[in-house]
Amino acid sequence: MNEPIRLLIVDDHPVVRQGLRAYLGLEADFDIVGEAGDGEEALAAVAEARPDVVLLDLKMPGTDGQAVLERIGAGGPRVLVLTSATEDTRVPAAIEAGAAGFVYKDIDPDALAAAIRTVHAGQTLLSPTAVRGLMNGGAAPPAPDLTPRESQVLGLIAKGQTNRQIARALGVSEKTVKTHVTNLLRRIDAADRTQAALWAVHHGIG
Amino acid sequence: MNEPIRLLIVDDHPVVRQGLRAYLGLEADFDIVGEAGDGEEALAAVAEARPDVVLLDLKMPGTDGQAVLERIGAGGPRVLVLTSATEDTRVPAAIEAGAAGFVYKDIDPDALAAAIRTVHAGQTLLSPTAVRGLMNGGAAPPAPDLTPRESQVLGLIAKGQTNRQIARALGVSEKTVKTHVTNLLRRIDAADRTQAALWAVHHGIG
DNA sequence: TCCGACGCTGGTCTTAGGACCAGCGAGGCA
DNA sequence: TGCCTCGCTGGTCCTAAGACCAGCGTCGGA
Repeated sequence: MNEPIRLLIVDDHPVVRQGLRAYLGLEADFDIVGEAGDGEEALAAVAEARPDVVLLDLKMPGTDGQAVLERIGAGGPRVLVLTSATEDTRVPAAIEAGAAGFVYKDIDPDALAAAIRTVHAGQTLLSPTAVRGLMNGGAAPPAPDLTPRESQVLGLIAKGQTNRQIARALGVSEKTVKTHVTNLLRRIDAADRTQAALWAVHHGIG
Repeated sequence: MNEPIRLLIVDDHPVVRQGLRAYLGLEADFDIVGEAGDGEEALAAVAEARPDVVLLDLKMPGTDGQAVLERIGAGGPRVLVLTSATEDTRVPAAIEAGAAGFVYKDIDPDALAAAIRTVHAGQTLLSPTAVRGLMNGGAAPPAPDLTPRESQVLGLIAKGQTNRQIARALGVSEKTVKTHVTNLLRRIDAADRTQAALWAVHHGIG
């Protein structure tokens, strides 16, 4: 029998991590070498535990999955991304960053185990929706590059806040907020804040 | 020692169910009497296993958590709703339907066990955000009755359209659209169209 | 050193948006 | 019949929003 597949589980929900551990721990060829609840923990665990495969949730507080993918880079462990239908827009960027596969979070546990083995064997695993997202993503840049401040302002727009409210929340002038809004609208190709809010919701921001 | 608290776990994600089972199964005063992956299964399990407390995810395919709540009614088990920040808008309606408590999905497992005991003991458990939603919801009906036309206009707002665009799409004057917007904003208690669009998205409209 | 990106701020201006006043006609119900 | 709801429309008015002009200072990289 071969060496077991060393697995790292990265998800910000303890319940999900425990569930995955419970299922995957039953697989004789898997060795769960660690867990992480956010991106920084994940990177530390990758360095320390040296997994073969990382199960990675893209949407986490702080350093998120995309950042983890980018920092792991090409030479590190295979990354199997746990995603959901509302996160499909993140797929192209994640592929670009080196993700080896995508599975939906509601995947059957046996299918998940199979997916882990598939990516560990060096293949790339894409869900049909991910393929569709790739095709779309090939036509346009996957995610416009907002500055940190623009992202922050967008997040608050996506909470329904006015410019004045955002200005108060960030401790800057309303004029400054307007500037960021004007800039971010152009970047995401939205005509107004309503469209921006919708964009943000559909891109998992806010 | 008292009778154990009979628990039913309702969530469409097997991983979540397993994770909850793994945590809660360790509690000596809990007896997990079943699991369900959707609303219909949940209702069948409630009838068959007769739980004291149901852990219920509101957002499920098919018969969702709200429908489950409504069908369980007042005489049935206590329902502790598993929610997330993006689902807070569902809170007033769920309370109206009899939910005994709300916890975020990323809750610490010990806190979750405590929450279960709390609702089992007959108390109502509300997160601070849920209280805020209640206060808003207490002043207004949980699910506003929009006129057909208002719903139509809201759907188009949720697609990012301006009043002028909506007027063209519906073949009415912009003035008429403005009237509908003013009326629907008041009904859903939104300050502006951006909030209305977000409301619509979170209520599965558009 | 120069240049670009970033965040911040001011100014001017136009207009879309929304509140609130009013009214009409049609349909349904007590 | 009277009242309510609905959809439609007009008017007035104020302001939030956004475009586009400008500038400052800081930081990092070539």
